Amino acid sequence: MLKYESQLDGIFRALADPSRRAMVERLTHGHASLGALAEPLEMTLSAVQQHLSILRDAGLVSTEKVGRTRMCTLRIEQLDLVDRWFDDRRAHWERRIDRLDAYLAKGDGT
Amino acid sequence: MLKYESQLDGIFRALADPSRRAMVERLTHGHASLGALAEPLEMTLSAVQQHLSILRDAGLVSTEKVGRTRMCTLRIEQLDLVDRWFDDRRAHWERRIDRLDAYLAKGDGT
DNA sequence: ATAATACTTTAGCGAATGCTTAAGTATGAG
DNA sequence: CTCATACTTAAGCATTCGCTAAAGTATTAT
Repeated sequence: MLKYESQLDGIFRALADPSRRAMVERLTHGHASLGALAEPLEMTLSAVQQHLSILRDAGLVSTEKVGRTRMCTLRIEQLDLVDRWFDDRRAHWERRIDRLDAYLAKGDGT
Repeated sequence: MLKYESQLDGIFRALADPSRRAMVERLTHGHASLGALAEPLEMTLSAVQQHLSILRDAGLVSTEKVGRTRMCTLRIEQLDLVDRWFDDRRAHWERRIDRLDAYLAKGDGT
């Protein structure tokens, strides 16, 4: 899956900005309009929309127009990709710990 | 903890680049010199060193000079900060699911 | 001492980021 | 229809990013 790696690029990049993380955090509490997401952030609506685009490109947020408001929803299954990457890293790391344990046990001939 | 947020900035940004993720992945298998980290990456040693600086600034990697080689080590405990952030998000998300369940159960008067 | 190795530092460059302002469009209220 | 609301789009701009080339320094080999 060549796409997996480039998806991670987008997800990590999206989460690297504090304003965007704040938006994600807000969305874990439920749907929100663009205006609602923008309200606590000290920047123009235009800037917030650009952040939203990055979150949408990363697949972290989906949006839908309802009347004249744009409703945003968090796509948690996309966050799971990050979990997956961390689990894979941990697998190698923990195998290393296991080997270290084995090595120490072998030398430990009390 | 004001530092926590800015630490996350650095960590997520560091992981947003595929070359840097490759370096982290390599380091989960054990220590490695700068040259060893650079070998599979198609760029100059100078570029790899700049990536290493970003990983070091993010607290993900520590280094030590041994003779004329620079040995690099992964700081897994720094990766745990990301886990923590995800767990916090999940806590809210899962509470939302719980409330949805409760709401559906209430309306389900069979 | 000389040379090779393994980095290190600095300057520079094109592209991407994170904003802003200004001028749109579409929808709902009166 | 008129006006306010809620976004949307486009242009511009300073900064940061990812990279290279070139010229260092420090350590080990011969």
